[in-house]
Formats: sequence, structure tokens, C-alpha cells
Amino acid sequence: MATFRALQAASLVEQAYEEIRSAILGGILKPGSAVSEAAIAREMGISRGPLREALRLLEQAGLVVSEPNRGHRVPVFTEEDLEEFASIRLALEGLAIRGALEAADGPERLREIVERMRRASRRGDRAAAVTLDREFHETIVELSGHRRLLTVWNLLRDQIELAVAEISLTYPTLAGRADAHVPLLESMERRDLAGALAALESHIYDSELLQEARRRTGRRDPEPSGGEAEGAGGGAGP
Amino acid sequence: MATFRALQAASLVEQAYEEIRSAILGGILKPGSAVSEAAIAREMGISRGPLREALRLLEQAGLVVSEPNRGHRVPVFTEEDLEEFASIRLALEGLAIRGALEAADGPERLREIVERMRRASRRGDRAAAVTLDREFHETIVELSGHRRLLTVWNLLRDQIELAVAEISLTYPTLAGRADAHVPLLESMERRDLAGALAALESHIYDSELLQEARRRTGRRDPEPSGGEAEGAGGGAGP
DNA sequence: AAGCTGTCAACTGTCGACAGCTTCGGACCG
DNA sequence: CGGTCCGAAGCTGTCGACAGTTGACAGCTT
Repeated sequence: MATFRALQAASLVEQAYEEIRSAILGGILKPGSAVSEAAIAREMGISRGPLREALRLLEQAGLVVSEPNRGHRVPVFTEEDLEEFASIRLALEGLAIRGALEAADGPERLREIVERMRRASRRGDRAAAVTLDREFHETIVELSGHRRLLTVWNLLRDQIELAVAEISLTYPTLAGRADAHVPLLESMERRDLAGALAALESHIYDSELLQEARRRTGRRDPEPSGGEAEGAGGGAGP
Repeated sequence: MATFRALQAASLVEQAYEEIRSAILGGILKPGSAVSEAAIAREMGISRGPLREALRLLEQAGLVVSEPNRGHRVPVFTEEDLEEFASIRLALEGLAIRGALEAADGPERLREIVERMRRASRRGDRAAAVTLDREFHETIVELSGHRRLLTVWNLLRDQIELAVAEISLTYPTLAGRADAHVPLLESMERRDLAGALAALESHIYDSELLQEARRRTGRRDPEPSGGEAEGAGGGAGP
């Protein structure tokens, strides 16, 4: 068992990536605002080369958008984008749950996170609650042991977080955040795949935020006719 | 009616990206071989700056891997990786099918691709068959009208194609490629969601290639108990 | 006054050069 | 003869500078 993990001099590209990423997610760089190479490079005291590479990566991750010769900006997301992200999340996390159900210590780890989340929202620590929310879902993906899935999910995560942050600026309070995870958690503790998928779906699709967003845009819930929770549909598995 | 279409100077980064990408997918850069910045820059007659950016993008897309101060290489995939990709594909394309079923001209466009694929394999044009295979699945994703899904899928597509190309070097023939798409196509023509999902699952999971790969590694089919195709991905978006 | 054209500042796109790290091969020593 | 040390070569990581493009503004023409 290793005592120390390998240290690694983070390259300027990685450092710049992280710095800009957290500035965007932290709301320091506001949606729609320009992200100037030259200005940031000056501020960080590095040359533009590494910064350009970092920006290219951020662009591929969806945290900035760019126009040729016009520079980079923080993207502006709409409620429609949230719907798109929600459906992808549902597909990917649904896949993750299947794998996570086979991890012995899965429910235990998840329950602990929910507990911490509950404490955080009880003491009004909004930032911690958001972090724990992300950690909950990330843990499910990790528990699945699916390396590529984790990669893809990570790439989407930041983008989703940014979109949520933008939209949720208008709806300040998200009280029962922790409780929203309980049905999913309990299904997983029962090793109930179908139930967990259904719980995940309503957790993601029927979140306060999306509900509110739909209300604002005056759209109806998607698929009013089609079976919505057929979660464990075609049991045609081999 | 405009007479001229907008011109756009393709940046060296994009050109280099495309060039290297097709060299990797085309097998000119072999799995495991080094991808040297300096050498390629010399060959292309450009400086290393744009090339580095292109390589960073390729890295994020999974077409090259890099170690700090050690340079870049074409990754070597295993049969296990194929399983991972298959499950992600299934989740994402399952989501795509829901949206694609609402596109009026969907089945028509897909049927035409299958026809061309059939003709291609009849005349032994392997390259065309592979391209059409990819086009078939890409069309499904496009038909869904889900922009983010298309982005994510595109990012994975190259990686999957590379993995398949590497593994399939050992199994040269893939005869009935076109026919493998027929059950899925027919389910979609009947607007049968459950059937289409099941067909997609067996198309992806029971492909000749994966079967053979499993045989070689001596592993059993994954998840002998659980249903695999009820892909979470609930109500499709608008 | 309206529209077009010329100019300008700021920015991105690209380049060549230097510094540090890694690797490989040969010289040296036991 | 084998192991170790050292230096050269090649590579990546980074930098500062130059060229090309863009959008805005001022000035001219009709």
C-alpha cells in the first residue's frame, strides 16, 4: 500500500485550465462575457501558448465558445439546453447505476454523502450542498467501475454545472436537495434496478429547477402521452 | 439568393487535427506508435504551436494518449475497452432512437443507407461498408435533433472506430454487415420503441466483433441476468 | 442625411528560439 | 566482463515577437 502518491509538476496548461474553469463555474467570469487570451495571460504571468491550449480544451468541454479571429466567450445556456443535458445525464447515469449496483459498498458510501448533504443544507451551506450533490452522482459513476463512462461524464459535468448555475441564478433557493436523493438511494440499497432507474429519472427530470424552467418557457413536460416511467421497459435482456 | 458562400480560412489547428485523425483512423499511424510533435510539424511545414493544440484536442477525444515530457502515442485498445464503448453507445443511441422516432423521414433515410451498405458489401467494397455503417448510426443521432448528444457521440465515435479497427485487424471478414441493421430499421419503421431498443442492443452487443473478442478473452457475456436494453433516457426532449 | 470607403486599435493565429527533461549509447571503473 | 556514470541528442514545455484579421469609427461622396 503506497503511503505517498506521486507528485507531479502540473503543467501551465493544466493549471490555467483549472483556474479558468473554476472562475467560470464560480461565476467570476459571467455568461456571455469575453475571455481574452492576452488579458488572462498577462494576469497569470504566463505566455499565450499554454493559455491557448487550455482554452481549446475548455472549448471542447463546452465551458467556452469561440469564433474564429473573434476570441472566446462564456456560453449562455437556455432552458432548452438544460433539457438536453438532463436526457444525456439520465442515459449515462442509468448505465452507471447498473454497474454501481454490483459494488458492495455502494449504498453505504452514497448514504454518507446524503447525510452530509442534509447537514449542509440544514446549516444553510449552499456551496457545500452543491458540491455534495455533484459528489453523489459522481460516486455512482465511479462505483460502476466504468472508466470511459467516467471520462465522458466528467466532460459533461462541468458544462451541466455551468448551465445549472446560470439558470438557477433566477431561482435562489433549493431547499430539499438532500431528500431528493433518498428514493434513489433506497432503491439502490434494495438492489432494485428498475426502481432505481425510475427514481433517477424523476430525480433528474422532475427536479425543481427543470420544473421551474419549463414553467418559465411555458412548455409542457416532454412526452405527455408516451409512457414516461417505463424505466425498465423491454425486459428482453439475454 | 446568395451567389457566394461564406469563405472561411481553416485554421492550421483544424487542418492538422483532421490530418492526424485520418492518419490514425486510416492505420497510417499504428497503435502504440509515437506521435512526435516536432516530426509532424516539420513534415506539415508548420510550427509546433498549432500542432500542439491539435494534439491536445486529439488527446481529449481519446485518439492519442500522452505522458508528461514523454510525448504522445496512439492508444492500444483491448477487448475490454470495446465492451465499455458498446455499453456507452447503447445508452446514447438508445436515447437517440427515442428522438429519431419522431422524425418523419427517419426510416426512409435509414433504409437508403442500408441499401447502399448492402450494395457496397455485395461488391466487396469494405471501406464503403464501414463508412456507411458509421453513417447509419450517425444519422440516427442526427435525426434525434439532440445537439449535445450529437456532440458527445461524435467525440466518442472516432475513439470507437479506432478501437474497432485495432481489434478487427485480427478478424478480417464482416460479411452480413448490412443485414445486421435490418431488424433495427424495421422496428423503427413500425415506430416500435421497445423493439427498436432491443434490436439496437443485440446489434451492438451481439455483433460478430464483440462475440469474437469475448471468445478470445474467454469471458462470458456480461450481465447474464439483467436486462440491458431498457436504456434509461426517459421522455425524449422536444 | 445616408451610405460607402479608408484608417486604426485590439485581438487572434502563427512562428522561431531557448530551457528543461528523458533516453540512449559509450567510456570508465571495479 | 558487467555495472555505473556521464554526455550528447532529441524531445517536450514555454516564451516573446510578428503577421493577419476583425469590428469600430471617422471622413468623404452623392
